[in-house]
Amino acid sequence: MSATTKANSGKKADYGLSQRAYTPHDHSHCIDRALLHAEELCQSKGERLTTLRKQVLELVWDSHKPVGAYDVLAMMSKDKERPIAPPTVYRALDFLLEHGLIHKLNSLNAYIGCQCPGRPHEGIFLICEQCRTTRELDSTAEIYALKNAANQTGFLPKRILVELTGLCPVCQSQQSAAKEQ
Amino acid sequence: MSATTKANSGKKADYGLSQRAYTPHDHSHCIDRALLHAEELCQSKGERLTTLRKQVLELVWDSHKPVGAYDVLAMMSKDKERPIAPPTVYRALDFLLEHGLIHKLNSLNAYIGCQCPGRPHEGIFLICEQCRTTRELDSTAEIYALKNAANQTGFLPKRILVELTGLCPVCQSQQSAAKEQ
DNA sequence: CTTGAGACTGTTATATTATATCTTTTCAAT
DNA sequence: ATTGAAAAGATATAATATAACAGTCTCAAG
Repeated sequence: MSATTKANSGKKADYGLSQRAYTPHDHSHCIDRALLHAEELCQSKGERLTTLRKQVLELVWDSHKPVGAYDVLAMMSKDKERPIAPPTVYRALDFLLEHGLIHKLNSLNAYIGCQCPGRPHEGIFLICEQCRTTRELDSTAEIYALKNAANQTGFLPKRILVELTGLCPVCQSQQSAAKEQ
Repeated sequence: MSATTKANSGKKADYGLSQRAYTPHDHSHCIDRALLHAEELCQSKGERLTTLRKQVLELVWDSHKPVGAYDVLAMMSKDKERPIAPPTVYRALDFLLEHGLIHKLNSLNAYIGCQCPGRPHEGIFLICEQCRTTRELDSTAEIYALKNAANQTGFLPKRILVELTGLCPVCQSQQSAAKEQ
């Protein structure tokens, strides 16, 4: 079941698990890990990871790109005679958001699986404007600095949202390759 | 026309013009300043600040709280026999966004006047979850740090969105006053 | 067991935010 | 005046999200 996991080996610095978002890998591992973590988390909190919630989590984890609520809806309705209704999906998404299993990307109105589950954290998202692949950056220091700067002005920060849009490494090299033609 | 402008005088540090968002002030000054700046900017760029665009800018600047597109729509339609249609408002908002005269708060789907116009900058927004008053924080250093951290991972950042939600100074003191009862 | 309260899901309707497309008007430059 | 491009009007509809109520499942207390 393990195939392309050594792509990262030998790297000097590991900027977080989610660097693999950019490299080919056996994505079923990511899904499995996410589901397993969700199971454990719900177990420990006494919450119910129902079939529906698990299915939605799995669909959000379908790739390393954010998916819209209605994408999930469509995927779930595909092989049903009667389609699923929006509230069903939104409720599951809300549950997963509440427990930190997924994040919402506000600039896209889309959802993505949490890539650093377990540790409580606030997401910093690097969204590729071309392929939409999105990874989380785990940089507590910068978040702290921002909150601190806000605090200096008398503002009491509670939640913070950081989304960077730009080009992922893969799309950068594609673009420079295209230019050289 | 100047009344409460000295509220800030004698302060050690000035955390940006927009600190006044929290203190009572003659808000018509803010609007006037915004309109004046818009005129100048459009003049210099050869763009047209039409009546419609000016009106929308004025309505967005109605307060230091973000307003929704449909709020603007409603305000504009109030004294018209025929109501304004959404595209009219969205086009004006898009124009103002493009030229950095307003910002969009993605976590609220709402718009707010740019409080540091002129200098090119990327907004960091401090949104009060209680009264919704929102100010911009001008902290280039933190933005730089974030972009730099992203760059370290091979990501090429272009745009950045930072929104902090919490309590503004005014609402903080109200809350602590309420507790002491 | 069974039963009842609470949690979860289904269903219908609707709210909210945003855009596509085509037509008409405005306006500045010729 | 003419005209071509930009702006605004008008109509329709897409995309995202929630309200409200009804039915179903679960699980623990009796």
